[in-house]
Amino acid sequence: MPNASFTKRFCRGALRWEEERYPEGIKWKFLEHKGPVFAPPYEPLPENVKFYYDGKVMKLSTKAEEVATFFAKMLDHEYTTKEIFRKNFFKDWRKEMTSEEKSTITSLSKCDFTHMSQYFKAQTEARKQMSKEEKQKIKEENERLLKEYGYCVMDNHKERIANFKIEPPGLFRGRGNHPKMGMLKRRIMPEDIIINCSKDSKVPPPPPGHKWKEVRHDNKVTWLVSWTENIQGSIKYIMLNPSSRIKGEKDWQKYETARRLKKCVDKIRNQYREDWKSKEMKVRQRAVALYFIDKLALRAGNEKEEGETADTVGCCSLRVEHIKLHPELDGQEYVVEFDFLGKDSIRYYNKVPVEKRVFKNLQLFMENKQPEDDLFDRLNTSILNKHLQDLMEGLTAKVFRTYNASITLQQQLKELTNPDDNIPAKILSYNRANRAVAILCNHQRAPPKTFEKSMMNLQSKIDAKKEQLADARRELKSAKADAKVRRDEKAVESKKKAVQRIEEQLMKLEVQATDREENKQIALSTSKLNYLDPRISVAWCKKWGIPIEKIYNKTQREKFAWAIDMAEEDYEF
DNA sequence: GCACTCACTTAGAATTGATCAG
DNA sequence: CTGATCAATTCTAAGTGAGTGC
Repeated sequence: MPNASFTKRFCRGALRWEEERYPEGIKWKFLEHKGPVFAPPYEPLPENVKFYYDGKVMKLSTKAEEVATFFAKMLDHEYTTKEIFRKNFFKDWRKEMTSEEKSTITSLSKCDFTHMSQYFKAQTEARKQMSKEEKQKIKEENERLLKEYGYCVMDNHKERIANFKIEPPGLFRGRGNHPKMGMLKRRIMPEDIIINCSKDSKVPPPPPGHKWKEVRHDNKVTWLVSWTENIQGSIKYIMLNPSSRIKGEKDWQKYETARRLKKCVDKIRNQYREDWKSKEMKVRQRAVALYFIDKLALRAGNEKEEGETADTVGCCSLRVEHIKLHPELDGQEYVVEFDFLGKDSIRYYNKVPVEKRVFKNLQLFMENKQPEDDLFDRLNTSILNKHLQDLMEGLTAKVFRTYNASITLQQQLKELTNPDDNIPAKILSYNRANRAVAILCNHQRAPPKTFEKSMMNLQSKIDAKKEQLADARRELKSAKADAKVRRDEKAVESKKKAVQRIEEQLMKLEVQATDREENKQIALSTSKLNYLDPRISVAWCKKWGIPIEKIYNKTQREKFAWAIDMAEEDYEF
């Protein structure tokens, strides 16, 4: 545990501690690291692995071959059948070809990557079949790499780095309907890399024969390494692990801001309800948008450059086509039906009864507009956040998500925890509370491919256990009967215990089945990691005598070390 | 106001590793 | 011991929001 002392100081010092040590935006005083680990160089295919064009064997130049292997490795994926993907890939691939290749290879549909694909599958298989010793050797090599490059020194602490390996080249896979899917993500070279470290540290040397793009000493940022990526032109960073002081402190601050919102949220809610009546259109739009952000935990919804990314929206960027108004629906009045793609192209679908004023305002906002027009045409995230800043220092749209997620967990835990339950049942309650939050935040996942099968397996286990229980009960009965005749109480006791044990096992399985079924399309981890004040969970564990390991795995315990140290059983969010 | 850059958090999928039943 | 299964970890895309300069 490289960080034990941080946690202690961090807890006692609270915010003051940070301010004392780091005036205005200074993030560290000393930073030393070994630089990034680059992707392994391309290894050309063995001679016997062939690429075919138009039915004929064709030997590709190394550069063209490398890009071809990226496609071959994805051949089984649905991606490679999509027109945009193929078009983007082919265009970028041709840029890597020699002029002869370019003149020969003119159509992707005439390219046959199946042999290459088979080769890679065989490679994967071979890796699985490797002997223990070979696997051990790879493991040791990885550990060596981690030991050498996976840590840095920030101020007086050795800290784990999150992503010290540079992203290898490959084909870009956006989420959803991304216009750039299939484009070539180029190989990052030392000449692309900016190193950030302190002046008095040992600057990491670039690989032999290479130079860094730049070495800078900027202690107002937290990153160690950066480079510009070629698909969107955005900057990528190497930063510290969530267990680090700098990340933990920020995380803690985030929840403290959300707790400050708790204190003034009633006032803010009254305010926006008043604003629904404002004479100013901008104010009304702002107030309705804020209502959605608060009630439905929608994201802010920054503008995006059209055609550069998938068409997704958040609250401020909702368009008329994303909502339907139902004056009455299924016996409820003033229902708004939301249907849009949010972050990561995850669909948000919800039918929500709203207050009459909200409904009337929405009708007004939609008047004389086309489906593709902005719903809140007088509003954007910057206007909204400026307003929020006036309501509370440090308040932004995303704080509502954090606040509502955490307060929901706390309420749900109070409501769902049954003091008489055993530990597995209590954990089911915890997961249900967590699930309520995940549903609120719309954290979905694709149902696991093997979901049905795994449910069936579990069910047959339950059936077997039930039979076992019936048997055990029969045995107990006959033991009781025997005992009457022969006064053998010992046998009865042991049978009783057996029945109890099996009952417990059965109940555990049934709880597991319920949990899994309810979790089919819901991802708990995102809310657990990013939205739920960990002190709520720590306090709950302490209160009910649940070992923290049942709630947080090792990585999560490292990330939340500050909270585990800090929170007592009576902690209130 | 607006376009653009930068730094940082949040996100689901893919891959890897640990565990368990047969 | 071995393969199936599930949990953990890794990966990197996709958001938020502040700041800058016109």
